[in-house]
Amino acid sequence: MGRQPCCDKLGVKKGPWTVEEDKKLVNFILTHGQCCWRAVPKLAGLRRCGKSCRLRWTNYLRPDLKRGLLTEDEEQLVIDLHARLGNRWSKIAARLPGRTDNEIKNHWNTHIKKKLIKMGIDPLTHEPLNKEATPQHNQDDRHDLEVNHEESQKLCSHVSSSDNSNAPTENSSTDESRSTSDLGDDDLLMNYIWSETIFLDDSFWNISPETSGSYSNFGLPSSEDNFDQWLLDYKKDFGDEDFGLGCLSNMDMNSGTH
DNA sequence: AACCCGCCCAACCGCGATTTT
DNA sequence: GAAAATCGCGGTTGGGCGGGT
Repeated sequence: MGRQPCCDKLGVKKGPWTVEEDKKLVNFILTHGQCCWRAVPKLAGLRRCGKSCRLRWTNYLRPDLKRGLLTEDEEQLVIDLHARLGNRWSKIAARLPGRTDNEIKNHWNTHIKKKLIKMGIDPLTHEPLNKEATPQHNQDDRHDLEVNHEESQKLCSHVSSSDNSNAPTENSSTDESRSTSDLGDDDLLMNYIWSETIFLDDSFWNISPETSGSYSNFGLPSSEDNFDQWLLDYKKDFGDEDFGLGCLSNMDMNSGTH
């Protein structure tokens, strides 16, 4: 079958979003939750394609998003996950609280990829680019990577041992430092949009049950039922190897319900 | 000061998957 | 079961920005 355009091309605005558009979209989703995206532009009074609205919301306007560069730990986790999942950015993003697939994809292409190549590692296979003759000047980098890899393996236990493991805005000093020192124009803009449109009230995020779980728990299931499904999905992605599952079993699952 | 160039990232596009009719 | 509608993902693009000359 021929594929229909996602929306009427006529009268649909493209390009960067304005503050007014952001406010309209945020307002609409605050009032109605996330329903069918195709209907959103019309109902919200936006001259945008529904797809564009969805992207804008998921990649930029969602309140649980972290902003700023990925931390060292996050970067290492991305590398680790990419080695296992490949370019399945949405799956990778699901394991990084507050990060979007687009953000991770961009970061991979602009930073990590180059870093790995510089280290003599194929970013696609995660194998040494030239196993026989790794450049001498990369030895130190290789060592750094190995050290980082060890650190990434520690990361899981580090995360699981934290009482605030499900609260990314609280769980690391790096986040805290960024929240104060990296507040850029975007953050100011977002503050403006949100201050104009909402009331950062937890009750709002109960509007949409299926979304509130994922938002409030940052990729971890909110109940044991969800956890079973999540675990199946997890095993499907990673196989039965114990990548992080050990630490999950140690987690206090009740803590994932807040 | 003006220009060039590369980097970064928000946004778009196309397509497969899933759901609805 | 087929067709249509919608969603979601991954690849790509293009414009803004900063550094270098």
